This record gives sequence, structure tokens and C-alpha cells, in this order.
Amino acid sequence: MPEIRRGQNAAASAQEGSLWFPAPPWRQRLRRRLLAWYARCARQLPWRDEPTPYRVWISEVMLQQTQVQTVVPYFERFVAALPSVHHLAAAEEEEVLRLWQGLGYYRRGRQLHQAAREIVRRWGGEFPQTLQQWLSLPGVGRYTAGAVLSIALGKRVPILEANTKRLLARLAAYQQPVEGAAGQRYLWQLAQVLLPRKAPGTFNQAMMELGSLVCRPQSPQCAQCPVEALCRARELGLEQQLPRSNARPRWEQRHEVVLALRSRGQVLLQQRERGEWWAGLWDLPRKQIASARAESAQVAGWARELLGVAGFVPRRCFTAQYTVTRFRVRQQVFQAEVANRRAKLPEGARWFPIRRLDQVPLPSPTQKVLRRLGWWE
DNA sequence: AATCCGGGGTA
DNA sequence: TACCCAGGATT
Repeated sequence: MPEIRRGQNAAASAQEGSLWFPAPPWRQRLRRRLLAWYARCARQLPWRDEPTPYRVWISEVMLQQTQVQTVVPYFERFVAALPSVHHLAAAEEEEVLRLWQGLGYYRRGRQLHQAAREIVRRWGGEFPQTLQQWLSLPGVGRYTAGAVLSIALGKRVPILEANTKRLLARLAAYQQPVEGAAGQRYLWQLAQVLLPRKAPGTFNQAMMELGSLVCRPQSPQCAQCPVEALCRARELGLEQQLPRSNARPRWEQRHEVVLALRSRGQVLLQQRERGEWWAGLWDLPRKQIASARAESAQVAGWARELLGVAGFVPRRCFTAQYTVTRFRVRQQVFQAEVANRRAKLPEGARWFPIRRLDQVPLPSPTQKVLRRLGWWE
């Protein structure tokens, strides 16, 4: 099989160092086959039904580092609650975070909110039409700007993200690490060169869709690929080896103490500060410690300091574990019933009725702890 | 240009 | 558990 396919291109790919760019006929074939496939196989996704700038922008921000199926319900709930940039700009940050709760990367939610306010303030709620203007908004980088400009505004602007990076690296049989500077530069150029003048947004989406559904990370489905015959990695039998990426760093162990303080059917929560994980969300009081096992006396001291009152003793409850990015965090959960409460709590701390916890934006690991305590759902 | 940042889902 | 995800911001 490979012998048959190995043609004149094999010689060209053997030269290292010189970058490959497709000739116009190759580009035309790619576009035609890709778009025909997309017309047949595209998934129906809520932001595709009605690709207004607002909806596409919201979806693209939600889709940053987040899988499509995860985003769908969040997207529908979000645009139902806040159907326009004016609604978003007028909303409280806490409402935005509540709609974002569970989706992860909460900075995106806060930046989306800030950007909506800027769009209203700077342009009266009209969406910008240039790459420069989009890039000036918080939470909008080259990918997101390109996606909104091409998909919602019909501009000829390329995109590059996880799916198209992999697809392009294979199509071109690019052998260097795709994360490197040279790789990024090359792949962006390639994305630009391939982009048709007509319906660039459809082309960009089709590339992502093909990368996602067919040109998958492991075991790409080459037999079902509309551009298999154009693929240089396939021609070389390298489709499983590419793209090359850099070695990933190892994980790091951390330890935390968590305080579950209850009083009169209420639980003490603290709002995570900016710069912390889950910034803006509400969370059980939580502190990083150096060792694997917390000293009960120190936990008690911390709890008294937090509340400004004494007369209760947190007891060790259970340990929980969660993983975030490259950190593996082991939590020791301490629980206490607080009888006498002081009126004044530290900045950012509040008592919340346990019955109302479903209305509070909480980090996922905290939800798990609250469930084990029997305090939530 | 390289590094840092940071939630969640799944094979 | 390893690997991946429609990246952005910072230095």
C-alpha cells in the first residue's frame, strides 16, 4: 500500500530544513474535498445555527482549552441568560461566574465580562471589525480573534488551534515540534495560505471539524478522511508519529488543609482572590501546608484566627484528592460546629446557608468535599 | 520567543 | 493515570 502511494513527493519530503508549502492545485483540491466532507459530516452545534458575533465570541471563549461536548450545555444556558453583549455588560460578575461554574478556567469568565463592558463603552455595543481591535480585548488572542472574524464576520483571517495544528502538521508532514516557535510560525503561515477568499469561516470550521472527528490524536481515521490522498504524513506512513510535541513536565505533589465550619445551618466560605486558583469563586477556607499531615493544634489556631472566636475544635474528617494542571493536591478536611459567631468576618469571608449552596459558584473539588460532608446535593 | 497560568474530561 | 482540550497573558 505505501509503495503505491509513494510518488514524486517522497523525494521532496526527504530534504530536511526546507519548509513545504502547497502549490495552488493542491490547495484547490484540499478546499473542495474538505468543504464537501464538511457539508456532509458537520456536527450540529448551537453556535453554528445562528453565528452572530456575540454567540460565536461566547462559544470561542468557552471552547478555549475545553472540549466541544463539555461546552454545549454551558453555552446554551449562558446565551439564554445573557442573550446580548448589553445583557452581559450589565450583569454582575457573580452571575457570570455562576453561569461559568464547572466549566473551568474562570479567568475566561471574568475577562469575557470585562470585554463586554469595553465593547459597550468603546463602541456602543457594536462588535469590532478588525483584528487589532479584537486583540485589544481581554481574553481574546490570535485564535479567538481569527475565529470570530472569519466565522461571524466573514473576514479572511486564519486560525490555529489544537485540531488544525495536528491536521496541518500531518498534512504537511512537519517533523519539528509543533509547540516551538518555528513550528508555530510555519503552521500559521500554512493556515493563511490555505484559507480561501470565499467563506473563510466555513473553511476554518471545517478544518477544526476534520481534525476533531477524523484526524484524531491517536489512531487517526485515515480511511474516512476526505484528504487522505493529499496527506504527506500518510504518504510517508508517519500519521501516527506526528505531530511531534515537546516532552511534558512531571507533576508535583501538594498538601492542603480545608476547613468545613458550620453554624446555624450555614457554612463559612471565602472568595478566592485574583491570582489564586478559581479566582472569584467561593470556596471552603483552604490553606497550603508543607507536610503530608496537618497538626490539629495548628488547624484549630487557624480556625480561631479566621473567626475571631474560640470554643470549638475542628476534628479531622477525611482526606480528598484532586488534580489541577500539573499539581496533585491532597486535602485534609477538618470539620467543626461553631456556636458563637462574631459579627465581623475577615475580608472576603461570608456565611452561606447550606440550602442555598447551589446558587453559589464553587470549584469542582469543593463540591466533591461538600457532597462527602453531606452538605450539598 | 519561551514560560507561566490553570480546570475538566476521558481512553 | 496519561493525555488531551476550538489558548491567553506575561516576561
